[in-house]
Amino acid sequence: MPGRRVLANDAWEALLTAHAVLIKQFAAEDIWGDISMREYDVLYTLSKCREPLRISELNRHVLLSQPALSRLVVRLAERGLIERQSDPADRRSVRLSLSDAGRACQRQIGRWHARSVARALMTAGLSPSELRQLETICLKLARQPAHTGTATEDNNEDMHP
Amino acid sequence: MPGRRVLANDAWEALLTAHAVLIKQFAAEDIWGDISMREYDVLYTLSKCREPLRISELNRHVLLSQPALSRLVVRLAERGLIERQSDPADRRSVRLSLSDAGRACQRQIGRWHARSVARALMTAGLSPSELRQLETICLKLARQPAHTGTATEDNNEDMHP
DNA sequence: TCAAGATATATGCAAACGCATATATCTGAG
DNA sequence: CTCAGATATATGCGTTTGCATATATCTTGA
Repeated sequence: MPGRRVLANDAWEALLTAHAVLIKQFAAEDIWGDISMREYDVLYTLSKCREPLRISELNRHVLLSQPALSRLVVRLAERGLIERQSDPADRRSVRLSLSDAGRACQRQIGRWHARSVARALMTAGLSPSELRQLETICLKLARQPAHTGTATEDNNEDMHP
Repeated sequence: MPGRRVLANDAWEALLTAHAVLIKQFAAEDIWGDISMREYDVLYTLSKCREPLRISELNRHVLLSQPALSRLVVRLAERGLIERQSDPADRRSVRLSLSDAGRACQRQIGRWHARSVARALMTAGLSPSELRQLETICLKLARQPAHTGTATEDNNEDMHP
């Protein structure tokens, strides 16, 4: 297995580039009003959950440090878009859910955004089959074990300049 | 073509999730020293270019506003990792290239990081064929026309609140 | 039952960011 | 040649972020 390593790195670089290009394109769309994409990400994640989420659970989906997310959530609550209630079963934690206003906001922006997304991926000329491949592969990538460093241990072999 | 739109959105969400999961995983690796991932991104991009890059060109690869990138570049130059020279042919612009120290730094971290990347994508159980598919699809996505709003124009069809 | 450590979230503070806009330079129509 | 507008980068300023750490609560083993 020679280029295995190279193959993986090329794929990852392509993914990074695609991500950056598309995020910029979506950010440039005139659909966000006074909601940032990060804020939308939180609203969206909450919208997909039946029961209230903890901050730490949210934090698995949002690319933000815990303190930053904690404060983002406070701001969204102050703006009336989400509700923060303490969990009687674990009084350390905070349960987050969309308010009606938050749900309405998410739905509106979500509709527009979904359209942008569909348009962008179509424009790129991806076939339905490719879209499915992309989803399948990315889902595999997302289901990572979150292994903690010293685990796999066969860190020998290297790759010079 | 019914689920076309849904297909695209599901694929995009999977890509976003994979991106977030992997970025967090890589950020957690103990290989970065006093270089942030964003800084590394700049060093890496510069390392892949024969001739000096402008800030505006760099900015196409780095997910950061122009002023933020401008200042990041100043900081890297102050730290001696990159060189900023003004372009005699266009005195508005700044030409950026790696210093020797910057190149050494990029190579060292790059080697470690490449290993993390390969390990992560392997662990996810992607076959070489899947790695190639992922790269191909993401490259298509990255090659977007950067169309400016009013371009494609068939923005009819709607979908109300 | 209780202290030691784990877990969930919050806070202080300096660094970094985005937005609006300034500055310098280039380009093209007239 | 010149001036209006475009382009490339920088700066002012209020907001947001990350890091380190504090606070509150849970869990567990002796």
